[in-house]
Amino acid sequence: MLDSVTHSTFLPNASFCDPLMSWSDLFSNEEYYPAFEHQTDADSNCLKTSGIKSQDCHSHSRTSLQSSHLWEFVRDLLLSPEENCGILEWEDREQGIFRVVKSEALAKMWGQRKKNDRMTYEKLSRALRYYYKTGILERVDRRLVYKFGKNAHGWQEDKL
DNA sequence: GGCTTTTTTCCTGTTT
DNA sequence: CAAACAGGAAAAAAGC
Repeated sequence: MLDSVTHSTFLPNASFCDPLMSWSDLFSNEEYYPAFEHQTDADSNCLKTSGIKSQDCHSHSRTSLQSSHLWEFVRDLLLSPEENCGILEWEDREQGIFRVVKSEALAKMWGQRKKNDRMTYEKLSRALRYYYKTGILERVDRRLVYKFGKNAHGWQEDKL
């Protein structure tokens, strides 16, 4: 099942990565799927459309986005180009600064992960702001830009 | 089960 | 103006 990544045809179609057009339409009827059977639904949709070759990615991304915490989810998304869809983007890889390129899409993906279709970036960002207190994230005074803090781990390029 | 931590929800105000 | 940012408060969910 993890080999769903192997249809490597290049397909630079970005329509599914459009924040407004993505999963809400495909999952408009909010059926609840059994725990992990459809776990890669979001990912494969992303894969089909963004179609980035599997070899590009670090081995890290293999356990695709099962992380229970929000910051880990964000981190893993950042680390796995094939499911990222350009939702997140490194601003400064060394310093762990990244930017949320498609806020709405990120919220949808997180909501999908938590089986919560009411998730919004507004609410997601509130959770991110709580991380400032715990040192998981640090403040960057640019809109949609965050930085991993001292208590975040597993994001550093050389420490993978 | 209770307690703690994390996330969600909601809100009101501010800033970009 | 719309979208982000800011946090307080409270409740729900998740972990232990």
